Amino acid sequence: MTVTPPRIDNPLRVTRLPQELVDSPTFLLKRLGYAAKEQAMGAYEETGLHPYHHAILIVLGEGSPETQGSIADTLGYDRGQLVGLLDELEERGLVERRRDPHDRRRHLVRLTPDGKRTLSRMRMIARRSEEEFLDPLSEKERSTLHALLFRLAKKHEPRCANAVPRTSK
Amino acid sequence: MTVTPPRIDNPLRVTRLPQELVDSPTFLLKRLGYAAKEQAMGAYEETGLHPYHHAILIVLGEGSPETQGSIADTLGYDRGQLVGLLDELEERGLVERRRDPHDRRRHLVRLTPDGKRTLSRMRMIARRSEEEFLDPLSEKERSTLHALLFRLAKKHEPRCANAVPRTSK
DNA sequence: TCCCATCAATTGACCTCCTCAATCGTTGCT
DNA sequence: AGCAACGATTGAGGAGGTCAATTGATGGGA
Repeated sequence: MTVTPPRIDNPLRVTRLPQELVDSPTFLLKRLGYAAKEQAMGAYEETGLHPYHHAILIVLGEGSPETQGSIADTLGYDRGQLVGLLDELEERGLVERRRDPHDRRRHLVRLTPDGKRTLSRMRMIARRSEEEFLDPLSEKERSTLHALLFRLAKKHEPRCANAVPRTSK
Repeated sequence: MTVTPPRIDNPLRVTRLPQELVDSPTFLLKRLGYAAKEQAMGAYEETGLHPYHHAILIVLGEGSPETQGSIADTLGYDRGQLVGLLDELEERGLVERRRDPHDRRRHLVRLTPDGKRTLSRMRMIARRSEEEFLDPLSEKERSTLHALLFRLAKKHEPRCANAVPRTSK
């Protein structure tokens, strides 16, 4: 029996986004935000972790002991969602949950030595991924982009407001 | 019986994002993309439609008759997903599906007069919403931001590649 | 002419992500 | 001691997105 090769989609039909959408900064923002997330998830694939996990490790890596509530509030995560994420991190031995002796309702969460190693590994991965994502832009352009995004973030992501604008690298 | 007022969260605990995250353009991109989507959905609320519907109407508003496949490919939507969206638009009488007489597998989708009116109404809403989102930036800065995002989109959202860079307004 | 691979549209299963209310043990105020 | 609030956990539910299977239609090859 003969198997005919699959047809190829008509290459003449050029599917391009309407100019009206491409002209909209917020449309590009939405698409690029999604693309950035996709790329990050792909980059993290080998670790079996998500960007969420990375963000949690970063918060814990800042030193001061954190409760689950403070982690969730810092990152803007739902507390219920955080439970599952911490479960996964704890299962891999990257973080440690222990009761706060001064308030037994709380769990103090800390990085384990393995967690610290994983954090620096994820930092490298994230750095490479970001480098690739921003590849089309020069250093100066990246700085400009970041400054503009930061200005928007101060309005739309108030958690950023307290942070210091990035010092030029 | 006495009802004590609910406790207020400790206002001294300032939850700010780690500098490391705020310094990352792709992190801000992800957060702002989400915020832009949230704001747009809120702005569209009165219409009962989603940004998805708006994008579809825009494509149909360009004039040339479209099949469901071409709409999906243009916008990067899943064809199965598109079915439901078109169902909703058709239910409201904003679009019309009819079989292509030359190829009865296809549905040709067109805007109805009501659809055209709704489209221009949504354009106004989107314009106001975008205006508010970009409020912290000057006209010149918005232009710069858009140009930088467009450069990134050419790499990460190939559908943008064929479009013309925005002419300065 | 008949067969069959391909196609467009549709349907439905499934997974992820996020939000929200309910629960459990703990704490501090009165 | 009693009770309301708190931190963590659980589970339900909705929204979004991906993917495979189905249905009806087309067209090329034997």
